Amino acid sequence: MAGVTGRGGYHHGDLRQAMIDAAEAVLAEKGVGGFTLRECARRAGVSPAAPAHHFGNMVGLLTAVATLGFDELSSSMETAVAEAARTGGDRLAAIAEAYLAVAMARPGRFRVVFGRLGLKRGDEDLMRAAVRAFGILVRETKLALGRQETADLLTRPPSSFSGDDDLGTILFVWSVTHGFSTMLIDGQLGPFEAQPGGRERLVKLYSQQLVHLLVTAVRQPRAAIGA
Amino acid sequence: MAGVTGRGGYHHGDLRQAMIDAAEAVLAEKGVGGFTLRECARRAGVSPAAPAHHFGNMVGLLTAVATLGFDELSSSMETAVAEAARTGGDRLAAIAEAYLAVAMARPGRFRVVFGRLGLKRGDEDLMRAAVRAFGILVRETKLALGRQETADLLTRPPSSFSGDDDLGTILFVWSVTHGFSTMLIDGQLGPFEAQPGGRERLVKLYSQQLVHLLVTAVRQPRAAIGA
DNA sequence: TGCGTTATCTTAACGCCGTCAAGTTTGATT
DNA sequence: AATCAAACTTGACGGCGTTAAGATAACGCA
Repeated sequence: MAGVTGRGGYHHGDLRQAMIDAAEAVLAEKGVGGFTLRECARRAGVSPAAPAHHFGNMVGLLTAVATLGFDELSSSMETAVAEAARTGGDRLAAIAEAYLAVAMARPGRFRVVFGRLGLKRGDEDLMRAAVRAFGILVRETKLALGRQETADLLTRPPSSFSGDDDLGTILFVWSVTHGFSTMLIDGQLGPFEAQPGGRERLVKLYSQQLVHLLVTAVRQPRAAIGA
Repeated sequence: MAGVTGRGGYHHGDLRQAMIDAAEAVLAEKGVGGFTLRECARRAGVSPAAPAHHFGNMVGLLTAVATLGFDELSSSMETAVAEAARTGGDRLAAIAEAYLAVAMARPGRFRVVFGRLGLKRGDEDLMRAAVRAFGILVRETKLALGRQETADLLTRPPSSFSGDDDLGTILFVWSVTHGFSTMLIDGQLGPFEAQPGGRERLVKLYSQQLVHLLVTAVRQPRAAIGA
């Protein structure tokens, strides 16, 4: 009955990873509300005080989970973009759909990443992961705006903005995807999920209409903007 | 040092309201993470078990707070729409700005309304308040789509949809406003707030660019939609 | 006016939580 | 083989939400 991972002795072997795995499992089963450090320690077959050595405190554990969340978000978006580039699909649309897919696949973790539970601010790994994810969004939005060449993207980091105009568009893209994703997994759209068609219908509505509206808005003639 | 409200005796007098006030204060000061039922009871000058009679449990109290949150959201949106109708401004833009304003004014309460903390599902008052708020969004989006006459709106409730096309647009509007609002108050845009201009710059960006993109997208020729 | 009924609130306790200090075990280094 | 640092346990602390049982006061009715 010892640890889920490791060798089962006094020393666990890889408690850090075991705790993260346990945290993911608890988040998946009971959600962020039912998350407790003691439960995670229990699943890892370890005393409640053991995790302190690896994570400092509960916030440290959640920060590690959030870092993984950002990484998966980045990976999924990159994969989706690559696929779109291959098949000739819309890169921005691919990102928007990947974002929702990640949120739906692991809602508990997603809420840790973007939720109100305080994370370790200033954590290096977390910051790096967050910057990477946001950088993808920036890069693709700028590409859609015609600010960069595709070849350039693969070698150079997104770096700076072209000013508030681009930032506004970037935040617009992020707002739509993030807004719909959070509303869906937080149950705000529950009444619509209860209707015939269920969640599938909403997801289809998202990819067929919301994303289309989004892409069209981003690509509209710039002259139309800026009252 | 007795209760904040009421007469100070053994019986509080209006504990229900006092608990709600205390809850709002705690949410404003310590956020949703630092919210505890005992702290609220302490501020109301009452024992930890007292609130049970009025709210059942903590979720009941939060549900009452969320109901007020929905009501304020509705009121703010209606006021903004009325003002826009008076001055000839864009009604949809007015709603989007009112939404953000409410979120910024009371971020703690806003997170209770739309957060992961479970509320009493099926609560009558809560449902009514939520339906009212959403109804405003539906009504105004349909108006923007040219589905209803203005005069009709003042007398008739929003009622049904014209199908998935309208629903998609409605959710699009909601996603943008909700997405930006939650990201802002949850600190996702923190790095941008730290830059010169601070939060004000972001809010300006929202009302001048995001909302413009949103309104333009909603009002674009419908023929362009529906791959 | 007096009395019983009922809603309201207190007290006391339960189990669970996150965290800390101190002690124990283990693996690694020399 | 001896030493040391890292990893984990034990035990305790205060705080949490909730409950059961008892105290108090307001209210309705005679």
